Amino acid sequence: MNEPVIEERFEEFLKGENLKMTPQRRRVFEKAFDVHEHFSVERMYEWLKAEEGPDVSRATVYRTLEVLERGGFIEAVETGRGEVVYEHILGHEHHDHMVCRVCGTIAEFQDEEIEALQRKNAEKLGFIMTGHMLRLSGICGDCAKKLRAEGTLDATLESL
Amino acid sequence: MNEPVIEERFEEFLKGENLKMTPQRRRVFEKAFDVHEHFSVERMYEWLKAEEGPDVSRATVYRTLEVLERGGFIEAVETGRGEVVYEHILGHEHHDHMVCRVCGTIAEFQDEEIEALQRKNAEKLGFIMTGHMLRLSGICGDCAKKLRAEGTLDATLESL
DNA sequence: GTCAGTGCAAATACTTTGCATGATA
DNA sequence: TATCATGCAAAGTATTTGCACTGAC
Repeated sequence: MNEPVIEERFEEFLKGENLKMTPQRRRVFEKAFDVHEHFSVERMYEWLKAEEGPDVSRATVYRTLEVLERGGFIEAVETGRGEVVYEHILGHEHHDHMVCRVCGTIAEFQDEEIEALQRKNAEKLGFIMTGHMLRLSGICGDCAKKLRAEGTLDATLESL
Repeated sequence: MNEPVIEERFEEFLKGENLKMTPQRRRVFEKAFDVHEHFSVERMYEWLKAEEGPDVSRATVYRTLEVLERGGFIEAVETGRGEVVYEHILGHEHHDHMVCRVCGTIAEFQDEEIEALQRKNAEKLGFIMTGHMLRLSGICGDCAKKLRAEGTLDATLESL
């Protein structure tokens, strides 16, 4: 799915909600789909401030990300390090996350078997599942390699 | 495991960290193991204020819960509704959570198969897993029953 | 007696909100 | 033109911190 098509969906969504398309909303939207990393409110604000274009205040970034989330265009991911980051959704399969406690990198993975087991567990308790979040935390491959080379892997594991 | 034994462990832990046992720490600790529900910082503070005993300030509640978490006596659980609650650990098997989006109740479940699959996925990416968190969200059995009786289950699901 | 802990109030960080102004459909 | 959106600054909310005093060991 390419971006213009996604942007049309955004415009349709806004129309359906009686909201207006503004330069600010467009900038936030486009940035969210241009980047291929997870971003925080602050990072989005910094990006937009640094680039050319109509000003977007922090308040508007908050407000727009809320709209995008409600519309199912982006999703909030809690990193477990006390911050929330967002990722765009359309064109992405559902996935879960692994957060590196050393460098903060977020890797993604999918496992249909796990999903199925989640549904099974919910059913067993009469729980109607509308969503889930699975996050592994630890040390990513790159950091593990570096730390091993330095001989500090075990010490780092201790300190976490 | 009964409480006196756990409390001894807490005292040993404090000693090992060069920390002191104080009436405030004792009150927070005991309350955390007396209750069998998840609690927020604020709730713990309110409980202690309402009951007899040496005053415990909010700052001390924050500080003590941090110590308890570091010592592995309690664990923080993000509810996904923008709050963090704690649960005591010792004497409890590891488990995951289902959070009801209607009443906020947190149910627990365990599934060794899911755990194994998590480890497998981490290994596959060279990720050293030190922890994980799995949270299902949706509507708990009780709420589902009530809503069905009222005929508002579908509407509620829509609105989530 | 020494060092750590406590309460308090101030500070911080993050997010939301009221309101006057400006822009979109 | 009727809403809705924006920016700004103020207000919340949640948590942390500096400091003088108190208490545990």
